Amino acid sequence: MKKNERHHLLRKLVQEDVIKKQEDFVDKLHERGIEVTQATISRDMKELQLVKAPAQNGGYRYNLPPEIDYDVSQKLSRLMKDAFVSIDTQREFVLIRTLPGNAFALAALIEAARYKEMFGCISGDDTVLVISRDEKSAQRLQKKIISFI
Amino acid sequence: MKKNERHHLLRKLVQEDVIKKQEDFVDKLHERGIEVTQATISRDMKELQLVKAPAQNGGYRYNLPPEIDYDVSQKLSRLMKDAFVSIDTQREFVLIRTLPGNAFALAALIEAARYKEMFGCISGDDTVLVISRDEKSAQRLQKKIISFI
DNA sequence: GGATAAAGTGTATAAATATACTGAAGAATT
DNA sequence: AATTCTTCAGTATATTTATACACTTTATCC
Repeated sequence: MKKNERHHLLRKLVQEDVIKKQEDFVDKLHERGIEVTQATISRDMKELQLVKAPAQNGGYRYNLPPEIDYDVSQKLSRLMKDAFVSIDTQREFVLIRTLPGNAFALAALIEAARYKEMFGCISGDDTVLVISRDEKSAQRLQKKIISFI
Repeated sequence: MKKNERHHLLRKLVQEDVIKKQEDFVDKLHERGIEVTQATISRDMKELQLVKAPAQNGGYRYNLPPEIDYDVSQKLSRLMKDAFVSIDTQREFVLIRTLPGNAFALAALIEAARYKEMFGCISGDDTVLVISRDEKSAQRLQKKIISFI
């Protein structure tokens, strides 16, 4: 079992089962004949950005990344690496320039990412304008977007 | 300092500062002359449902609840307790019945909650119809919604 | 008010998680 | 092919987080 396969399985398991702690993952994998240690799971959690969240019912449960979907994240990363030109903020606005023709796709992904800082998002051919909730949010957004490159 | 005030402050801090571990909270509060121990913070994290999430840059950071805003959650809980009548799923649909006149408010809150399982949501006077992404999601949604009662 | 219950917190510690260190296995380089 | 580099994962352990227990404070009831 390759690491990548395991990652996919973990993402599947975390959605289907209630995983309260990393050892639960170890056990679930063990049931499937896959041997890993808690240490490996801890590293997997980090890479997949899974979080142990307090649940409504008082317990804990591992969850998918809070804010941004893994797939969206992957796509954003790819597109940013491919088509990103520049980024800047002014007041509550974040302006992203891309290679011609890529802004619309980028805007769609940014929408899909559902950043809590974001208020709205419009795009032209090579420009995405993100309107955030305030100045601080704009800066935070800029950082987040840059981090994909 | 009352627990509730502290909770508000924690929610503020977690948005403004990078909090990597619970001790960071203890320190931040200490700076403001508020004395608490890590144990209390752990309990606060649980009640506020804050999560320690792996960050893009490789570190960790405490975050607000992943999927659902604290206020929204509170309101949903209140409204569900007040106005909920019944819930059922069929295929990828979840149908919620409420006391007359409450469905619109409930739908608005469900929208605000931005469940990842949800595709869309419409409402009448006493009925909310949630369209989810697939059958499994519908069941998961049902559970989540019931859990507010 | 006094009694009783409920909520909140610290201390100490158990439980869970992250990581330094190490070695194995494969890929890349010469 | 030998050497070096990189990735991966286990072991052992450090770090972090959760909680049992005890005590204090606050609310509730009579």
